[in-house]
Amino acid sequence: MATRNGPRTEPRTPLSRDRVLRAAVKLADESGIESLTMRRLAEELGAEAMSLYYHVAKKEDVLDGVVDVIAGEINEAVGRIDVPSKGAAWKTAVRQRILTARQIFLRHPWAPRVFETRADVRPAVVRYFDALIGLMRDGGFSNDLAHHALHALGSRALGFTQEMFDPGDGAGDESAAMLDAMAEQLPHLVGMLREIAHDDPDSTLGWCDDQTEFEFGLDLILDGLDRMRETA
Amino acid sequence: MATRNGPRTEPRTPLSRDRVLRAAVKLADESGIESLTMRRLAEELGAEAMSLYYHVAKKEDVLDGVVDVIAGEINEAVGRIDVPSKGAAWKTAVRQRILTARQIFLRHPWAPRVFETRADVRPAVVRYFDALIGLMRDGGFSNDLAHHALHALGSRALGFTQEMFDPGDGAGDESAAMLDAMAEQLPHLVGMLREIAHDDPDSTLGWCDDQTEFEFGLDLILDGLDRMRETA
DNA sequence: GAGCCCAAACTTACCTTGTACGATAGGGCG
DNA sequence: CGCCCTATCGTACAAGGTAAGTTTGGGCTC
Repeated sequence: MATRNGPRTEPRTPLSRDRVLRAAVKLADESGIESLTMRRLAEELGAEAMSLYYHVAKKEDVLDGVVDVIAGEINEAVGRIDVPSKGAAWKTAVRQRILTARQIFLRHPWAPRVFETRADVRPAVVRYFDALIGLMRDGGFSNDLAHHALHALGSRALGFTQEMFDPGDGAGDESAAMLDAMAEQLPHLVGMLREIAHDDPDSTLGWCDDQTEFEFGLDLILDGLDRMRETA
Repeated sequence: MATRNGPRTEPRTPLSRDRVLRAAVKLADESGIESLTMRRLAEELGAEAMSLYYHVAKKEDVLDGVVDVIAGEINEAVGRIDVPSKGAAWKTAVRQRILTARQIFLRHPWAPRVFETRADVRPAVVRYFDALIGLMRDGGFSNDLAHHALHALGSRALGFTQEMFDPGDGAGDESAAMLDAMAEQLPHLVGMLREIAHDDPDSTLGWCDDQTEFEFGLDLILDGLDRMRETA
């Protein structure tokens, strides 16, 4: 029979779990998470879909692995930070760590969704949290308060939030006219947006500075925790 | 030709967008969101998959509609609340509203994921936010602060959080032994969990009271906002 | 060196799911 | 009676995950 696959294809780099996972991240970065299919992923690697199954158990395993890769990136970036964390300095230390983690997510906008859909916490993520707890303990947190703190931060501890409210949506163009139309149904919202648009004429209606909002929420929580940490 | 579908089937209630959406919610409640497929949904309604497409555009439209139904439930429940909200009372009013909304989500545990994956905010959700803004304005919030507040609350404003950290995971059984094994890698986490387990011997290791944690985080944010509302 | 084993990749094929397209049944209305 | 509009159904296809069996090539033993 004919030589399959054409003769003399260059000796492809062998597959490996790691190569598969990195390719998955790359593919998601470039074409979005929805285009991460086993077939496309294989194609990216110059292999067949089923060949991947020698290195990963199933697609969920790929997604788990993708989380590992990104959490790895985060742990690495965050591991380079070396600032004091004793006493009052805890807050800056935690803040910086979280904002650093956030940088990674900004490079992988699809990643939050994947993190949130994992059935169980991945070891690399647990390691990240362990370090965070360490910083809070340095700041004088009781274990109990540190525990509450993690729950209170939620995904914010990792540097992202899932926004429920984004005025940017639903107001594509002709914002002013649209506002008038909604004013009756949504008096408070419209009033708010009008004022924001007025104060910040640059902004398209409903444009929100994600970074600013993220930091606002983060600081709100960190300040609240700081207030509790000694009385605890 | 033979009468399809057997003769004398009772005169089925006609389909309608509303009936489809309610059936979708019911199906997800009973069998989980992953079993919400067009075929199964049709079956539930005693119809064929393709018949649904006369009433909904595509599956995404079903999911959008499901959000509408649940947001409707919330708006209805929350609409029955009638408490003062002027001045300092804003906080209780908002708190109660959010905890009421949370009740609905507890009945539809799959719903947060669906809410988070909508491409744009649904009108019913916007109406919910409008009312929340109203309460904050009653409390003396500037529009700017109300805006920040919504971002800071995120999905918590609707009554749910996506937990990144749930010690309950990964510690199925033989918790004590497992803790020992992890102690080296995760000193702070293990220390924390040990103490929590000690203080609350009832709790299986890593058990967390979701309601308590939710309220802790909520109050942390609301208190922080309260502190800002006059100086704003 | 011959025979064998096994890791790693491939081929085929099946099942589920969303949905395009066109046929059909029934009822009101000219 | 014929028309057409509405609601429903039947068929069919493409995309995607993955089970099962097959091939290939390198290294090890005898």
